[in-house]
Amino acid sequence: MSSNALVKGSLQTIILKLLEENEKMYGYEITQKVKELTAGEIKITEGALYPALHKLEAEGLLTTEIQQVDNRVRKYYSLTKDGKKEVSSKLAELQAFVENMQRIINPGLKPEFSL
Amino acid sequence: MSSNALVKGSLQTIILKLLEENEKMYGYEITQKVKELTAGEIKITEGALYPALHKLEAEGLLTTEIQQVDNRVRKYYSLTKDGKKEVSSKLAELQAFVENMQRIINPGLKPEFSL
DNA sequence: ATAATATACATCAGTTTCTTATGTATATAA
DNA sequence: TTATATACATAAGAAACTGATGTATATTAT
Repeated sequence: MSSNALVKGSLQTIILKLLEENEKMYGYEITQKVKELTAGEIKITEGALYPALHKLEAEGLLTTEIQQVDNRVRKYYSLTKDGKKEVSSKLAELQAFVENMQRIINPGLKPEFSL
Repeated sequence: MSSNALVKGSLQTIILKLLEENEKMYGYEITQKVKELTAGEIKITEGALYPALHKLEAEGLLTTEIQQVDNRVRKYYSLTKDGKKEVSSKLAELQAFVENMQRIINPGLKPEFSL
């Protein structure tokens, strides 16, 4: 996934945040949305995405709904109540991570956050 | 390491950046510096740190120098020429990561970067 | 005195998460 | 009719971590 080591811990955060904004998305749609939003810089591979979606579902953060579209099966994912809580938690973790990296990289800088 | 999934891809960046600022550090010192800079939020475990240092040395990014201090052995690490180049590269990756996450999380926001 | 904590290195089994490849199937564009 | 796009899924192997364990000295607390 983009060969950037940082990106490798962010897949769950990305999935949950996109589902917060979109109500309902299917796997392939998520890969395309991320590619679009990041101008192709982050590419989510299927081998990473589908296991991640299955895991979030197994943890009760996502629910699924199969739809038939033009003789093709789509599996739509949505946030559960627990999933919605988890979004805030993941975003807080992301913000904390960025702040901590700023402290390490810019020592002696008053924090003025960006995320 | 801090139970935050994002932190898990950032250890090399942290090590290299600290060595850019400090010329010469030993393992235990790195764990303490990170704890201090992040107010205890990021804790680097020995099981993560030492293998990471050995790998960076094997890749030619760090050199070592043993010193005896009060009957105790310290292994000091410094950046090689390649290591210095790698610092910029890792920081650029971090910045790109943060920008891309902002695009995903704040869609429709003009970027005004922070790192 | 002595037990606990701090300093300082290191390894290793097990877990998680990723990459890359493979597989199935339909639809569309070249 | 071949390649690309859409759409799902799995699986072997790699990489980076956790948490435990091990060794050894120094200092602080009881």
